Amino acid sequence: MTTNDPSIEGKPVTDQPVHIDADDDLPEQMRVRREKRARLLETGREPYPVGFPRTATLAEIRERFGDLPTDTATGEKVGVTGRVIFIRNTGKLAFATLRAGDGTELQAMLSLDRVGQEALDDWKRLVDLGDHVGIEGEVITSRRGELSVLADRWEMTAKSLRPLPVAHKPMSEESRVRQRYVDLIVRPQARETVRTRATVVRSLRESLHNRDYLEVETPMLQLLHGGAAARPFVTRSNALDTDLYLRIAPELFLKRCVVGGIERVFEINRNFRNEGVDSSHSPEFAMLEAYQAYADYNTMATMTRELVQEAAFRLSGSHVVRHHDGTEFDLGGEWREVTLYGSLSEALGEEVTVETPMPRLMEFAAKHDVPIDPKWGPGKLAEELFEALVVPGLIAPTFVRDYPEETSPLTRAHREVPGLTEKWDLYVLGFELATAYSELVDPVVQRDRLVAQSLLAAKGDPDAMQLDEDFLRAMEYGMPPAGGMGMGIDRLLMALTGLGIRETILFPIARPE
RNA sequence: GGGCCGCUAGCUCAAUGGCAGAGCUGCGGACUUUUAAUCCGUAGGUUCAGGGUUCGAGUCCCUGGCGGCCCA
Repeated sequence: MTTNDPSIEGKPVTDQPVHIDADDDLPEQMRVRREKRARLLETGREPYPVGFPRTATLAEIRERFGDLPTDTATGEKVGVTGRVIFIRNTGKLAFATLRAGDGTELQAMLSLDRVGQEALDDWKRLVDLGDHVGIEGEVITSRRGELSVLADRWEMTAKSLRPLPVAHKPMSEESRVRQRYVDLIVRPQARETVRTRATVVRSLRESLHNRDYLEVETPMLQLLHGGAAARPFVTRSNALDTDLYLRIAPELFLKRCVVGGIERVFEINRNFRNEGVDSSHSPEFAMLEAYQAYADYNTMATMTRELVQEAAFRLSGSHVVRHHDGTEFDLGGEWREVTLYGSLSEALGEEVTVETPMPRLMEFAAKHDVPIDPKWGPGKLAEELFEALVVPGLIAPTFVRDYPEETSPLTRAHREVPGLTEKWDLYVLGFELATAYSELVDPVVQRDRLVAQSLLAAKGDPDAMQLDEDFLRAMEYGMPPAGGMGMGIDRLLMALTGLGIRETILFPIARPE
């Protein structure tokens, strides 16, 4: 709490949030619910009590009494809680469906002869859809066989002041994203996605721990902009009197860890990129990065496949996952491997290599209506052609290997083909899921590459990295040969569920209302 | 960045340029076995904002806001 902030006290009264008696302006349904809250208080009851003597969860009751025959009384007294999601009142008998946070539903029944006239009338008068209630009573089944708690007593445990959306019509996508809490209340799929994500992240951590990796947390606020090619967010430190960058990647710090002897290291955390927002891009996104000494990009490919397959197995018990639309997606077995230039040559119907000169590549670009930027070199243009012509067809998991040196300044040169690097991108469902390198560890070559990057930055390329002298100093102490891999967590969820990125992120960024 | 579509009651959606409506929700009533309960009655609106055309604009035009889809 910050209510002691002295700066508030000196302000004129007009700047204070004015407490208006707004009830007259509220929509009828919200006014009515506030009146019901007030009526509870007036009659000495708490609309928001400190708790309720719950003796069993709804799931436990379903578990224990799931096979109870129709129209049976057990004599078993329980206390249960839940949110009211359906109400069916008759004259002297009321039914309500309660739902718990895990999605389990159970019926509550209130009969005149058990609770008395006053409690039954209050129930009908004061309880709305969406309220949290507690019920004490006997576990029974109704004449229609529905497992129920027949109340001796009921209590409001949290009055809902806003009406729930209609349960039988889907909310608009915008409402779902802007009011995820409501989405979670009414849509089982929304709750399921949260659980799926937690399962996947836990699976990744356990898979890495099982391989003797250590998890670390490296700076999110960075003095220099580096580790990838992307536009950063800039913020300000008052204490240091300097600009700071929200990190675009943890790479340069995880490599410092490897220099320091943490030979298997990973981080799962957020990166921030000041770029476009669409169905597969979010300005903040969760990422796994992992580095392993004495590994290379082949090692990392095998491990990446295993991490994804183990996550799939945790979700579905096999390497075949079921997408939200019901289609099955097979992530099992070995995955296809192609090379960047090989797959591009196939798409163009003509051989191109890292040697293919710029004018020839520009002809291909013109022929296939791929727009070009005069600042690009032949490597960048080849990658753009690849993204336009090959990527959309990469549905089954595919490793695309051996990228041009020009676009991969932190990657080791290919051990056989000059001009290429030992880098792969993993594509699935037409988007990039992960990337890995045989890391560049020669500090002299690294310095040359980073100086070239910083010259680009100085010339105004907002994506280009700044020269990180401290990183180079670390590299000069000697980093062992290593493989490094990065995987988008949100995109892994997309691959496993078939959902859009705004569904896999619990609270995606939205413009102000 | 370009194009297209949308924004109307708490929610989901209707409404040839001519009285702003439906279903669910809400409110009042009936009902002791309901399952999106049913039946009777009833309330609920700054039609995203601003401007324009018109006797008359939710509807047509312009500007802006927000969202979605497609393209680059």
